[in-house]
Amino acid sequence: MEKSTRKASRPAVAPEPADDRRKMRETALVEARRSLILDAARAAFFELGLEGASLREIAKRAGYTPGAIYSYFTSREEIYAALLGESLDRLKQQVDAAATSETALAAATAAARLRAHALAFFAFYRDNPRDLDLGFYLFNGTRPRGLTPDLNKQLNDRLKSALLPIQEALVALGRTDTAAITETTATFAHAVGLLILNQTGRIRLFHQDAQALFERYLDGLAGRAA
Amino acid sequence: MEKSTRKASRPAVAPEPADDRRKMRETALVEARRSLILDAARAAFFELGLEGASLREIAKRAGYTPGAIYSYFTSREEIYAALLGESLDRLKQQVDAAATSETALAAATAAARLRAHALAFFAFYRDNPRDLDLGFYLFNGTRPRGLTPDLNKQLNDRLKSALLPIQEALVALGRTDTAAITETTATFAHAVGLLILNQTGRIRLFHQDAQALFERYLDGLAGRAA
Amino acid sequence: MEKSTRKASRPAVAPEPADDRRKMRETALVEARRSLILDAARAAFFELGLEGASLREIAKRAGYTPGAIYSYFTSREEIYAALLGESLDRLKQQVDAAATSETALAAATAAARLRAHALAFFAFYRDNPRDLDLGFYLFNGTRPRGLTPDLNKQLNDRLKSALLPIQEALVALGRTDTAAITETTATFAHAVGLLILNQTGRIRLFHQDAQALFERYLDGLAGRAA
Amino acid sequence: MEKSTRKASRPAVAPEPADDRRKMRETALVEARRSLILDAARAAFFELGLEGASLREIAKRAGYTPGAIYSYFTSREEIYAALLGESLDRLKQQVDAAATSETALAAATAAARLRAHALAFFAFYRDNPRDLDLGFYLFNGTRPRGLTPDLNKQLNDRLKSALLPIQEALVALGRTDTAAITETTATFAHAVGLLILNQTGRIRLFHQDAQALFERYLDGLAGRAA
DNA sequence: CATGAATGAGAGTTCATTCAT
DNA sequence: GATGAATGAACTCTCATTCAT
Repeated sequence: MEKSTRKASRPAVAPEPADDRRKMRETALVEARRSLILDAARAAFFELGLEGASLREIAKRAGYTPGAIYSYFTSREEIYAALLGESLDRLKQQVDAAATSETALAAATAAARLRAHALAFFAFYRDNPRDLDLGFYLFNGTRPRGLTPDLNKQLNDRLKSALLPIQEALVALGRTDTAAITETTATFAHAVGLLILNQTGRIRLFHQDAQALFERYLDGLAGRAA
Repeated sequence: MEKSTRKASRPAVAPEPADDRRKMRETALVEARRSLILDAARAAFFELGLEGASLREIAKRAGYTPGAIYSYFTSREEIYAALLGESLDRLKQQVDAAATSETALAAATAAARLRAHALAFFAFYRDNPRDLDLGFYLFNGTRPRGLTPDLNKQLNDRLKSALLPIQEALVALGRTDTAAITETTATFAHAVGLLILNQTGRIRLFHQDAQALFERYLDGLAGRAA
Repeated sequence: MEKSTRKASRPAVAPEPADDRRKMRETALVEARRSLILDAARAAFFELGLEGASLREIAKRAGYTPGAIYSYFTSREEIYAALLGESLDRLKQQVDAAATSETALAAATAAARLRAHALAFFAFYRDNPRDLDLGFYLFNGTRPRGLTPDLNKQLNDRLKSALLPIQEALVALGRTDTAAITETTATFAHAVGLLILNQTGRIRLFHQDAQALFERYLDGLAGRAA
Repeated sequence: MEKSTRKASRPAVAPEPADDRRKMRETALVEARRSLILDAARAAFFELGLEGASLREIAKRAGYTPGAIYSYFTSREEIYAALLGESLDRLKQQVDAAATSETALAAATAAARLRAHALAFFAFYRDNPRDLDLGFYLFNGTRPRGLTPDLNKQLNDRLKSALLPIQEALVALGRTDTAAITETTATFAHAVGLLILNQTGRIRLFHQDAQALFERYLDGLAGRAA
């Protein structure tokens, strides 16, 4: 605050593009390094799980000393939260991309879009099981720990936004808004349940296939739409 | 208590199969003490969560020193596994009890039995969220640790057995064996998904109610049965 | 608790001297080791000051790993408190011993006793300046930290008890109880002030001698008594 | 602010002794900024105590980065020493002001001046307990650290100078120079002892009041003077 | 069987200080 | 002169586990 005040007290006619540029460069650098740390954290987490992804381990992989991490994140939990935020972004991107890539034409039916989005959601976590762990980590001990309400809201919003395309497709299929939300939630739950059963090997107990079961669920969804 | 019991009961009774009996008695004692430790572990875990249920805490609650625990369990993970086994037993009991208590007559329709069993399954984890934690703990971060294949099979069998009533009701409703298994698995997954969404607060994001959604799912199941 | 219960459930006719003896032996061992750790802590503190007397340093000097210390003390502050308690005990002992050793006869005048006790108090801290540091450490940041009210009371009682002989001598000299307390407090304060000025070298600024000044103060005390 | 000031004031005025003037100007600037840092340090120290007044905290409050502080002070200890110097200046000012404000006439008796000065000294530390902390910090744990002999002398001189009015009043009351010094030192010690007992709550143990005890001490001083 | 002392590794975090830019 | 990234050492404390007794 004071810093900017001091700097701002110069004649200050135009926005001083040189200063802005330096700030941007610096911000970019900081961002790049945060990103580097997150890469290390993600790698550590994917290899060793959340327990193994200690601050020391993350720092080592990022080529930093433990203390240096605290220039970029205020706590270990903040790193995890950032990792989760990033994961949800990737999820959303994949879900969004699904309908446009699979059905090149704008004329894609709502049913096809529903299916494409939902399958993309499912595939994301099927192919990146650690992201599912991550998604549920901060709630692991039953209640959120180290998640500010603000950050929590942010993350929740990203999740909702990743599910929005499914909800919209349901509306386009003629569901009321209320029904669309209900069915989106149910589909979300079904996917999560199958994914967890799949990931923990439970599904093999019943000689079933998670993907097939999810497609079957989607068939049911579409059928009822008719 | 146990100590004095054991020492007092030493004066042998019959000379012949004394060895067998002593072995049995000792086995029973060991089981009793394992049980005592598990009680302590369960209490600690329910009160403090998995992180708080350290070996020290468990030992303290059981009236033992930490080292003594290792006479009965080879590791902390084994305790957790035992807790899980016990949890699955309680689950099975509750699921089994559901249909008999709710529908006193043997003439209960298969549809009613299906519903009762499934709802009991759901209710068990809804009312005992820690048991859900437990169920997924050993798989959580990484691959199962401290779970011998043998123990794993045991646990899986208990789970399957808890779900069997649902499967049988489906067969009674006319499903083929294959279809029954498939739908049992799907129902299991749906319940798990909803339970996790419920427990992590995610379901509130969508202003939905886990119980209602599960009943809705069961309606769909029965409907298709007609 | 549970342990003793289990053990107590034996026939238990007489207090079982064998058990008691073992318990005593064990308690003595624990005490001996606590004492060993306190010795290490005191040495570390005397050599390096309170900042240097870290848990690691104390453990190292005691021949322990840091974690082992926690079998004997629940926190670093508890060690400091124990050190202080011990210091106050030594203080009291020295103050008490003063009058009996210096004036062998019971006929020692109250004035002589007053002087002897007060000088002994002064000498204790003059000769063991670290004990003075210790005495004020826990209040350093202005308010007590890590001192339970209970422990605090205990320590305060020991201090009061070390000053009691002075107070009693004043009463014997004819002061009212109220006046005796007031003058004891003032004498305590005077001693503390001189000791601190002495220890911090401030007194040399004025080319004065702490001991002489304190004796001069005591002269004034006695004079007013006449 | 300063930054822009410095830059704006660059256009040299006189060509000749420009070097000298620039040096003076810069010295003044350095002093101004040292002062700014000290303000921040004092604020941090008063709010958070010595432990909370970390270099980072001081730098943040001063609008600097940690590294920048080292342009003005060679170590954190030097900042503390500077703070102490400043504190002693305030002390002296308050002590000096006491007699002139309280006794508007030059005809104030020496006894009144003695009392006024001494009470002002006492009040300064009673009302600003952090200044007392500061005064003893550098000697607290161990021998003075980060105090050059030179700096030490400077600080001691300021302290002596703050006590001088008391000494002079004693001379005016008829004491010899030697006696005046002795009694000043004793009064100083008494005040310090009471202040510390007060600040650490020890005085409450005896249900006494520091201020009352100090006034009582001054009564004794004056009485003996008659 | 049980004790309980001890290990050894490791956790997250904070700090004064340095130094290339 | 100032930045701010980074160091490196230190901190207290907790843990599952081992093992001589």
